[in-house]
Amino acid sequence: MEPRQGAQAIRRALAVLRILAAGREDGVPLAEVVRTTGLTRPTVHRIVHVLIEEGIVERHERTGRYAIGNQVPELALARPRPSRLLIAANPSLQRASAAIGDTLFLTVRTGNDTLCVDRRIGVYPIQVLSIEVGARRPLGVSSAGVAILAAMPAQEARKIVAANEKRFEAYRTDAATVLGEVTAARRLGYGMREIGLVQGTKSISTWIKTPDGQPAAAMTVSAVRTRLGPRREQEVTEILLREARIIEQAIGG
Amino acid sequence: MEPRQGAQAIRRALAVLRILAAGREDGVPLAEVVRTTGLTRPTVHRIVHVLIEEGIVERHERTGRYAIGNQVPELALARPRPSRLLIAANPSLQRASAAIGDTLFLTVRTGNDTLCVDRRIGVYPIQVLSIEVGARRPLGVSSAGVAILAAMPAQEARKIVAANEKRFEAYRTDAATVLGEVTAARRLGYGMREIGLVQGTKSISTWIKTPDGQPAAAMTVSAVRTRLGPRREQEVTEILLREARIIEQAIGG
DNA sequence: CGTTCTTGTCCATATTATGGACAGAACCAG
DNA sequence: CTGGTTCTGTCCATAATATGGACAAGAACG
Repeated sequence: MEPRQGAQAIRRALAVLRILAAGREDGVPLAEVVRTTGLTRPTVHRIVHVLIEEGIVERHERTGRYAIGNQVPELALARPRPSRLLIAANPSLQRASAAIGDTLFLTVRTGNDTLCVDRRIGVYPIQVLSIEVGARRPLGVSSAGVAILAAMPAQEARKIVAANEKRFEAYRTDAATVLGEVTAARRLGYGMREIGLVQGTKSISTWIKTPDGQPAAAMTVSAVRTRLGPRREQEVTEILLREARIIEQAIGG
Repeated sequence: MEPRQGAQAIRRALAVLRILAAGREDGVPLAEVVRTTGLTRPTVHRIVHVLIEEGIVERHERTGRYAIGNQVPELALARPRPSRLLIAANPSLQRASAAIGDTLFLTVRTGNDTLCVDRRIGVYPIQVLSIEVGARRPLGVSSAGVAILAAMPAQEARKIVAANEKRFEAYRTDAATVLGEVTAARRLGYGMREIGLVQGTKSISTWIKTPDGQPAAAMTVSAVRTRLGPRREQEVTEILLREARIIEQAIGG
């Protein structure tokens, strides 16, 4: 059922776009797109330059890097803005942020990536702000990604991790490590990373499932490690788990 | 220089996406995509279904219509949100809206379409709200489109009108009529439509050019026709023209 | 219950995208 | 300066890919 054919070029163009999206405003050099997609350079070059002509991709004058162009948000305007999930999660994020005081993230799965779609800054004076709305990472490198992988069938998780293998090295991890973390998260009931993507930070993530049991998102707290000792870890986790269940209800209704 | 080749399929897929974008949330039936793109049905069918598998397009359960999928806004998050233009135009829209009291629109050109990117509701109790942020129309069918066409070289405008010809009939107009309006707008210095897209409304649009002389956007007032008599038309136009020049300055700096 | 609209599928064909090979540009170290 | 290493860009014969004519079946309509 899955593999409808006759559009290799279109699929490839989309794979390229997703890599470019991970580069945000700064963009990505052509060579990196070649490496991570596994396509040949002439192919990537051709695709990228056609997309530039079409306004879907832009090239930075200075750096020569390629990035998502402004026609993409223009196409996005066709959809009603705040998604169902964002609306459903809003009160929970508000409450949890007030109760916890550290930075809160809402992260969704999109294909083989995690995508940060909301962020709430807490009241505590030291906040982990490195991850911004729009940040996109291979599923598995952040605690949110680990949580989302943990919430899906083991076989599917393994498939995704295998597909992302090439991209892991840029984050100094590998498939085996990620799978270990996923197993641990499954046992704990939530995702956790003692060493966050930023030095000296720690993150805790709970997953949010759709009514049909698929993980739809993760809710994450990130803080400097010293602020998340065992005692507080449990407190925070309880809040996150409670709010995650509430969001699931809100999606279901 | 323009026509880089070796990616017909990708260009076609994008043409399809732009038509779907015009359908907003409701989407567009396959047959209409076939008609307006001029592609054959098997080709459109294949493209659309591959895009569905990729999450770029969605199909409405009830109606069977095709619409932009939620991966598009996800890709769009890669870009910094409010565009340069939106920031530059904000104070002008604020001022003009307060001074005029009728609904104000900011519309950009994207390819052969106009796209409404901002809307300000005025204080007057009767407001024309039919056009929403995200609304996309063939260049030429709205007063904003006429204004933008009027602000570009005549030859380029003719080219665009010719390209959109097939889509005009859905809006009960045609190439000749549009070209006439464009010529009139060029003489007047602003775009105007006695008969707006909505019955009984009238619209006035001024263009906004980038430093290199290309029209970047249009600022439009829409109101019930009786509120825009000759006297008030002049008042409103003066405000719009003044603010358009201010926005041009803001973009240039 | 024909007529006309729609969407979906098949598959032989030739048009199209592919990628190996070549080349230039920028940068760095010795 | 030069040899090495990165990067980006281009060519074109070839094979694989996307194409669209033809067929089919389901809705909507009168």
